[in-house]
Amino acid sequence: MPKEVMFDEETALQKAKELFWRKGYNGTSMDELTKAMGLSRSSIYNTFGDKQSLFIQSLNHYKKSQHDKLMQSLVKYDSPLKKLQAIFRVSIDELIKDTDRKGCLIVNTTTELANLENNISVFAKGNLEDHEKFLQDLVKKGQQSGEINKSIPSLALARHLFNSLIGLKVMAQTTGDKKTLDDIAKVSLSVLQN
Amino acid sequence: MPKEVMFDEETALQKAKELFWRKGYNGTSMDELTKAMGLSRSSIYNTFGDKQSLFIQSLNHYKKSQHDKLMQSLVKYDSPLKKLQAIFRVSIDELIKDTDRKGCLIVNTTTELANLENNISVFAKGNLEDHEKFLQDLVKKGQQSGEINKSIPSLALARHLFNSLIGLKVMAQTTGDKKTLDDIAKVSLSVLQN
DNA sequence: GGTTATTTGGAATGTACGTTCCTTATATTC
DNA sequence: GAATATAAGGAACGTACATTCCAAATAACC
Repeated sequence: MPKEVMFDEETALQKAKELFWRKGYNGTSMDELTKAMGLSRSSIYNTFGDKQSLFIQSLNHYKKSQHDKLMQSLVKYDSPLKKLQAIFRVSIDELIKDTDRKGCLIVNTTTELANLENNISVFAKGNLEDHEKFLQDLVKKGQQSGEINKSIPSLALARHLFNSLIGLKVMAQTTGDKKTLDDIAKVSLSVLQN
Repeated sequence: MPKEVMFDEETALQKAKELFWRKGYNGTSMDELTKAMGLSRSSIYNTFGDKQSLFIQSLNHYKKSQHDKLMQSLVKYDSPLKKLQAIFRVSIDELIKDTDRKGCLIVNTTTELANLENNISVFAKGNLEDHEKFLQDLVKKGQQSGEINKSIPSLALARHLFNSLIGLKVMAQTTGDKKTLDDIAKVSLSVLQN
């Protein structure tokens, strides 16, 4: 029986994700990746494929872990409006807590590569659709229960909220001032009020 | 008397700006820059300095030309609220018209480099402060004349609007759908209504 | 112990990178 | 025409890049 793989794939991928998140795709070298992941070039190419393949896997890992973390933090809220408010609060807390000030890997990747790489553009669009749908479902429920303003279509509200979240993720790389981000969240969410 | 420079510095810088805008700082090579600018390496190094120096000059050129273009397009509006609405409309028109789907050079640079390069972070923060002040002045005037909602502080409204504009510049690299961006603008601006 | 198969370390490969250097071209002055 | 000064073309330099290759280490089977 052959020698077993001597590392944890999940941990290695997480290390790669964090490096790409800090430095971007073009700003990260394979040399840096070997150091961050604690693996040799052969192990990386064997397990993850080439640099772009590893990057795509890192993006998918990021999307899933952010999604899982968000869902986990929304469990305690039963009201759609409270869930939407929590989404902003949790996002801001995470952005502010991040000493690297690296924002969001998907937003960073969109601005770096979406206009150049079709597969990144497709990924970003898929991500947008997923979020729009998720936010729209919450808005609809809130409108049905009467706690969210019905005068604006749910899709428009969802798009606005998603757009605000994206803006926050860029703003967080410009200013570490929580008050600024909280102001933005408060005003953005105010459109939901009756 | 020595031989004169045989190219237009302004035109060359504009070419460099457009390439950095499409491909980012790390994604752009000096070789590509020589081709895009139509200059030799010596001419570029002589006139603009090294790659990072050229990039900073491109950023400044971009900031100034976008600012001038925006001011020009606001001249015809006398009302603060109409100016704010025009800012969104003009921004979206320009984003949608751009077949390269490259968004905004300052936003792209913020997400690529702001957490890694202090001078970029400083530039982004200065840009944020300039925009906040400009938008806040318009909001204040609108609140004074009664056409903008007074129940929300002007700074909070300004931050929200700036944040929305940033989000739009990222969204525009994800989707070419003008309706989506228009929805966002409409809802974002709705917080200004009395 | 030998064979086979796989993982891993890190050198090798060929190309790309940013920056400097060298040569040629050109303009002005003497 | 010669001397001087500068601009420009593009090669050279030293390093960096992504990817492949080779040797050593290790485990299981015979």
